[in-house]
Amino acid sequence: MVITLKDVADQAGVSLATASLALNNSSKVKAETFKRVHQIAQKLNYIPNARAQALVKRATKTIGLIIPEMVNPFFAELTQAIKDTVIKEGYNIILCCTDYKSEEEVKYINMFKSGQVDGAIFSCMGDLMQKNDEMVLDLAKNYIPVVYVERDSANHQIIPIIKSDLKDGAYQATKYLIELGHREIGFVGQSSERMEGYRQCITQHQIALNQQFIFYNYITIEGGIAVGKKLLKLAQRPTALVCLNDEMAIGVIQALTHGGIQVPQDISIIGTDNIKISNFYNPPLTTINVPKIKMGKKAGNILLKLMAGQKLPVSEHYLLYPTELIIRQSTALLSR
Amino acid sequence: MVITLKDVADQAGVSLATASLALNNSSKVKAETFKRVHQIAQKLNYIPNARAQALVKRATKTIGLIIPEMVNPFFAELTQAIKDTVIKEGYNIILCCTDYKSEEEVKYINMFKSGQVDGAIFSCMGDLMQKNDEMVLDLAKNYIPVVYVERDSANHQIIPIIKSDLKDGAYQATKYLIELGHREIGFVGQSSERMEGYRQCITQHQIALNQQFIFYNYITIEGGIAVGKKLLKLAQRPTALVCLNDEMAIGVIQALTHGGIQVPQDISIIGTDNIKISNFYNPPLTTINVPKIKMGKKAGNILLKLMAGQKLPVSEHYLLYPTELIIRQSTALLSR
DNA sequence: CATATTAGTTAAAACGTTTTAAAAGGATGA
DNA sequence: TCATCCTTTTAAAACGTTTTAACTAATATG
Repeated sequence: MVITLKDVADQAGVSLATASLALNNSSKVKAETFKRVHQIAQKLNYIPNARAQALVKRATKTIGLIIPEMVNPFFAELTQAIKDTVIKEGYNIILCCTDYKSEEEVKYINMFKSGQVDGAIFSCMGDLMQKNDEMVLDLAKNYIPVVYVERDSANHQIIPIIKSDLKDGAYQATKYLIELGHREIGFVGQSSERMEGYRQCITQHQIALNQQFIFYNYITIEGGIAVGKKLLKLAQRPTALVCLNDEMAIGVIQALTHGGIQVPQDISIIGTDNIKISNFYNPPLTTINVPKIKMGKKAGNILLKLMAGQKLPVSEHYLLYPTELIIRQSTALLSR
Repeated sequence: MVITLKDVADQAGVSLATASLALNNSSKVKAETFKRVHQIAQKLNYIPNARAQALVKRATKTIGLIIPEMVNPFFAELTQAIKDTVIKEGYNIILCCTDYKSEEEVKYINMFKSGQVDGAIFSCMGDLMQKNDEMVLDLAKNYIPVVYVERDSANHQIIPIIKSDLKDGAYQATKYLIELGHREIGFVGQSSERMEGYRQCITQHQIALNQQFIFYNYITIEGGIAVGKKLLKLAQRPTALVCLNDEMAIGVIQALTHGGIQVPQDISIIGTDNIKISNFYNPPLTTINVPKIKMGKKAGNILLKLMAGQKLPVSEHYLLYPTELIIRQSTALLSR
């Protein structure tokens, strides 16, 4: 049923080799033969078998993309940017979603080792630590090129890194709140670079760090809601909050609004990531932009280079992208 | 560098065949040999070459998923559900995002024909018509099993369909607004099943269909914003709107709120899809739920069946999932 | 004891390409 | 006529598995 190269060769009255050469536009083939083979191929609707090509070429024209979740718009936007870049060179993407489980990641790493993909990009949620680092290093050393996005590796020569300056982002966010007059500023999220930036800014501005004002929870809308509900019960609330990401910020706002506390009149809230919806939320979210598109494109391009066998200049071993405060309407001057 | 089966066989002192049989847990191999081969394989860190396996087994353990966009949470949730289902049988997903371009879809169809995937799921935006239907039919007839999600095909025996009852959804939404006392009800979106449901409900309730109250635009937040801005300028506004999806609804609300019109006090708004954020928006969106997870799981399971060579019972050729009105706070009784 | 059966192993074919090295054919020049 | 050099074609090897069919040796059967 499915047409193979042999069918084309037979009908064109040439050998497999000639047929292959012709279809791969070799200049060695006589013009007449070339034409005949192409016509027959067209007529028979011949499509080369990708599995056979993959075996002999030792490449699948496919890359693996590891992300922790699918429904998170941050990763959706990142994925889109990566795809837009690699598709230009004919690469497709195998989407590998770990759901934050490191054992899932291990499975994918082994799949990569089996030769199903020609390269891989590993991303993760900001600065959550990852335990499979040595395995990925082995992957990158002995199997395929690997690029990290928003994830730390031990060895930048072997695994180049694309990162955004999340610490500085949180610093800027906190600083902005201080400039607005706030002194009781809390942090919502988990231990991370971002929390560190918040901490640094607070202490550098001679404000006492209040452990009560650090609210740990899941990095999801639901986590934000939980924090919001907790805030409602608090006797003494912070007047402003820096959130680990926009989802948490949205959750917090949602819960507070529901409880009769107004944003930004009663409390200022800043998110991080600048996901699309943040601009269209009510109120539109003040947030820290992370240049997802740029980073995704860069990651794609670097991986393409590596897969093409090129060596990376040292300047591209570690790329830190600046983050930027986007002022919208979830923050306001402290009203006393 | 990379270990092949031959290395394992050599070190174990057996033939390729025996090594292969042992590693594939054949009962034909003597227990002692079995153990030896496995030990050597373990020691050498042998991982079978997926490209070679794909060639000989005529299968890649990969499926293709065609969606029009990545950043849309509807498709993200659908993708997640499909992935959760097929991963259980060891299948990976090649993500094929067409960005609503039919020529991109053609490229992916050809890629599928080349044998890079063992099956495919085609989804699309509700009821937007698609022109590549005959090509997909050819794909399904002569190459690999195909399943449609929220997309119409000519031939359900060959391409089974998973759909939700969007027409009824829009009907319910409109009916609910009528029950709330609204008579000037508009529709935001594009010609579609959903618009049809809206139309039917309006006329069945003896309300005159007002063409002025149908607002065409892109099915995105931006499209919704454009409609919202247009509404602001209108002398006579509808008192309620049915939107083609939640994104449009959010856009409309955002623009209206910005213009000083309150939802739901001044105007009631209903979305469609029940994407995650709709529950956490301000105000939480009244919407029509589409059972994305169920549909994704079903699509995955049906594709698995087809790939396993099973025949589908006629009852599964066309599956229509009910939609359901979710009442939240973007709708209210008509206030005069 | 000859024969049939079974268990275990393996050589070889197959999957469908690409690529290499050799061959064939034709033209050129001496 | 023969050697030389292109141009064009092709047989065969390679990619790394799985699978088939054949083979061997050991065991059971009559």
